[in-house]
Amino acid sequence: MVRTRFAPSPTGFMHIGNLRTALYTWLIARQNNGKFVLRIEDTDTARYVEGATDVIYNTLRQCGLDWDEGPDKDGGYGPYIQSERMNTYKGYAEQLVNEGKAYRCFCDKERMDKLHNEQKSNGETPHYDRHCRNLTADEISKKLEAKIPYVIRQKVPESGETTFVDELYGEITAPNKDLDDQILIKADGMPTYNFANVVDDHLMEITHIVRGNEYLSSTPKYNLLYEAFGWEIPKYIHVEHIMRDKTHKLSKRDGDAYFSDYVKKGYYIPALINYIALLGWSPKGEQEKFTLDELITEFDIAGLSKSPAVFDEVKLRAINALWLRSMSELEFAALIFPYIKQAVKRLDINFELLVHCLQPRAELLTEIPEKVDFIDAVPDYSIDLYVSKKMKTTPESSLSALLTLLPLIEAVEIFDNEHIYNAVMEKVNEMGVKNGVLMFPLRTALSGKAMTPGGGTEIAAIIGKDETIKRIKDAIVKLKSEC
RNA sequence: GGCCCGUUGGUCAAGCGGCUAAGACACCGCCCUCUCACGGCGGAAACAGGAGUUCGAUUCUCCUACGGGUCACCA
Repeated sequence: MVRTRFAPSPTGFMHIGNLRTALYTWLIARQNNGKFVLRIEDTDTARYVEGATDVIYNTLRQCGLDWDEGPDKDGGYGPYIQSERMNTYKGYAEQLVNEGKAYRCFCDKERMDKLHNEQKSNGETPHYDRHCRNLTADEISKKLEAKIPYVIRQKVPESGETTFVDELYGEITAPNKDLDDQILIKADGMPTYNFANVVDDHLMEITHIVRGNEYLSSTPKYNLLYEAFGWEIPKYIHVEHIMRDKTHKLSKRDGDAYFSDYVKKGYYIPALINYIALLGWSPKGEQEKFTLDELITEFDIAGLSKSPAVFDEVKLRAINALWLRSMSELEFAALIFPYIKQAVKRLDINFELLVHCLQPRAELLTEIPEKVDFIDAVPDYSIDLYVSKKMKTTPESSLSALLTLLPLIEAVEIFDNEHIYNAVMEKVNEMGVKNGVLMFPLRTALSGKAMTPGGGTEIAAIIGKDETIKRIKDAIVKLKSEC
């Protein structure tokens, strides 16, 4: 049975990189009919943020990453909040002490600081000198009786090397002499993060560990711990970081590191997930647009990249646009309706046509309002807008075009795009001119904008006959007085 | 600094000893077109450098350079 876990710290934000880790972890569980476990690692009380756990829940839910076990869903491996498991760790450390695989260290902070400073000034990497590793039983019991505080450290072999296998990187070997006798239990009796992790993952029977690349160097120590306990070692999959550029990680400072940043910017969540999945992973075929369900079948850790990926918002926009374009018109309508309402209060317009025109032109949801803001009222505009070299129009020619158009439009009975278009084209053919000669001034008169979602006749159909006629008349007045 | 990992066009990336070195985004040009888009066609653009191994290296080995990670009683 495959069991994977996502173990975030409740910081109040969901980093894009963490979300991607969660996604990959979730995918591995789902494609193996396994369990996806959510464990909250809240032991850093200094960093505790009110409501931070809800951010984790909400983000995962919004993204469709459902968990089988978690703080709110007991699967028999609880508790799933690390701070509630604090009494389970020390016993395991004591077990290692009894077996001679770990030891109590009574060195205080002063001695450690002094030691580290000396090592640094000697040009050495700061490390523990194993001062307490070989205390006699007598010395130990004396110190215990004197109630001298202690930590429990793991006995790391002094020579040899430790090898572990990463599913992506293959075998990685580190010399044991570079590994410190790491602390398992702190002086306050609490476990260190690394120790708690190993114990929790074992107790929860986690089979695959997906985590950031920053853990690659500490994994040998993890392995040593598993070996000391005689526990089965899980499969490791270390994934590279997501970068802002070649040398910098996505950061909080630049406001581009969190899931919520992108939702705020108007990205559609399934598209965002799609893009994140592709950052550092490449599918076998040419397909690029993936739903979560498709990812479950397509995802393969063999396609993961070993080098960091730069987050490209331009590409994200493109994927987002691809999603918006390829959904059904009905779905798209429901999605953008709130954004249309932000700018459009009128109700007597052809929403269906508006949505139809908007769909191929939408990239970000938040850009919708500015695209439709002319519908309620024509903005102030300069008559220079009527100048187009390509359409061969000027304010003067536009004035006469609108004067031609007015009676023609007034005569259109069925006021939809097709009928308006045919009416205008009939005149265009009669005049023997480019259709832009009439179409361009119409569109400008109706919108007061250089770019609109749709052509002149479409906009006329959207805003309706009365409004169209009114706007043409207004434009005629404007052109007469300003030409 | 020690140790670990990485390095294919601007970006994401395919490639797993023999290819004119894919594809996508972005960029440029053309077509379509009632503006802008969508769509279609085409273009420019890459194996970090050097030694090996091999008949043959983007692919295997080593070195160099560059980049990242890690060396806490933090998680």
